[in-house]
Order: sequence, then C-alpha cells, then structure tokens
Amino acid sequence: MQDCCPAVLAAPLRPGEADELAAGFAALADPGRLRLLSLVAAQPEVCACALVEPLGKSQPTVSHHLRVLSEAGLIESEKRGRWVWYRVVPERLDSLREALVNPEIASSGRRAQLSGRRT
Amino acid sequence: MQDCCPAVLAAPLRPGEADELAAGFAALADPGRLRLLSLVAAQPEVCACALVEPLGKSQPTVSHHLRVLSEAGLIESEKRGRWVWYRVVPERLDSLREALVNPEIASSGRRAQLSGRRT
DNA sequence: CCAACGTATTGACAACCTTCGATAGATGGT
DNA sequence: ACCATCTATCGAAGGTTGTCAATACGTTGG
Repeated sequence: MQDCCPAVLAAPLRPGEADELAAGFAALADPGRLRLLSLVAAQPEVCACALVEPLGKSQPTVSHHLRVLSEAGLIESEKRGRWVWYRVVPERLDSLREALVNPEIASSGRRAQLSGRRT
Repeated sequence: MQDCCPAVLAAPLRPGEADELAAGFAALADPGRLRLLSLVAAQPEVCACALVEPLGKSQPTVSHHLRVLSEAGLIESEKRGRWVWYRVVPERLDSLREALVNPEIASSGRRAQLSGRRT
C-alpha cells in the first residue's frame, strides 16, 4: 500500500459524476428493461399497450420498468387520450455511451503519467 | 392492447443478448465500481494496492468490486509476486458502448416500418 | 353518468447487493 | 522458519430491486 507503484493521483471520475452515471447504468442493468428500451427505440414512438405482451411480464411490472427508464432520463412519455406513448431520449444514451469512451484514456490515449510516487 | 397502434413486431433485442448486456451494465451500476474502473482505465495497469485508498472503502469491499468488474469481463487481473495488477478490457467496454448505439435505429435510422397491424 | 378500458400505484415477498470485520491464503524478506 | 504484507473469502446486517395480484386513477364511448 505504499511502495509498489506510483499510486493513482486523482480519481478521473468524481463521486458526483459516478453517482449520475451509475444511476443511468443501473436502469440498463435489467434484461427486461433493456428489451423494453430496444422496443421503444425501434420506433419513433411506442404505445405502452404494445409493450406488455412482447415482454412477457405483467402490466404492473412493465409500467414499473417504464417508470425506472423514465426517471433515469432514458425515455420520456406523453399521455394522449387513453394511451401513453414512449420515446427514447437519445441525448441520455449518448451521455452514457461517452462515459464508456472515457476510459479510452487507457485504450488509446495511454499517456499515463507515471510521475507521482508513493501515496 | 389491440387497436391503438401497429404493435412492435419482433423484439429487436433477444432475451439472450439482453441478459448478456444487462450483466455488463449491472457491473457499471455502482458508483464505487465506476470510479474503480476509471482508476484502472487511467493507466495501462494498476496495482490493487493503489485502489483502496482513493476509493474510500474497505479493502474487502474494493476486492469484491474488482471481482465483480472482472467477472463482467470489464477488467482482467494478473498476479505478480505479492501484488495483483489490473487493467481494463477495452473490447468489453466497446461491446457495451455499441449496444447503446443500437437504439440509434430510433435517433438516426428512424425507418420504423409501420407495416404490421394489431397484435 | 355509468361501464369499459389503459395505465399507474400499493402492498408484499423473495432474491439480490453493498458493506464491513474477521480471517484465511499466498508471497517475500530476514 | 518466522513474520509482515497484500489480496481474497466468509459471514452477517441492512438496504434495494423485481415481480405480481389487487386496486385506484383517468379517459372514452354509449
């Protein structure tokens, strides 16, 4: 813990950002939710009524997952008459995707500055 | 559930793929793990001993999270003498990133074929 | 205004996750 | 051999999550 390596100087990812990102990924951490998202993303807009059957889960469960995706900012809803329509929020997906590029510092950048020493 | 819209024809994401992806995102769904990953990604290789302090969690906890990231295929480890070195697996990050591009079908492709009808 | 329908909320339960202290396993120095 | 050190595992406590049946809410059509 004190003389094996340079030791990381500062966390490239601050706790605040980490929380934000983790919340986003948490919404993607369920198979059903991913399929739900892909169903919504497959079209400009999808009625909630078209999501229950293909998912093979109960209506309350689907509703719950849609809410989770919504609160994570991945989709947005609009009530029109008796039905609710959902569509993806591409910007949010983009932001999560970019986060996965961040660690590119290692795969391409690779200018790990080994200047520091000890803790 | 029967006459509001075209209804999605086939799930763009099959249950099998969804499970695979969800497992990956689940590993990213924790703030501590994200920071851990970013710490590892910040350099070509990082000793486990350099990760406990910056994360502010106990050593067993850090070890646990490293294992989770490892089992998700996001990082790999190599034991050298008394220490264990970790590095990211860029390919795995890429595959997860691509999955987030998949729903691009909606944001750019947008050729939702509204041919089908009813359930 | 009432009945039918689409959606959301509630309540409950099991499964899982995060976290830590204690401890075990393995390696290297003396 | 012995001890210090680094890492992993175990066991437990507390919290979160996924799921459904039941039910409430809001809208449309008669």
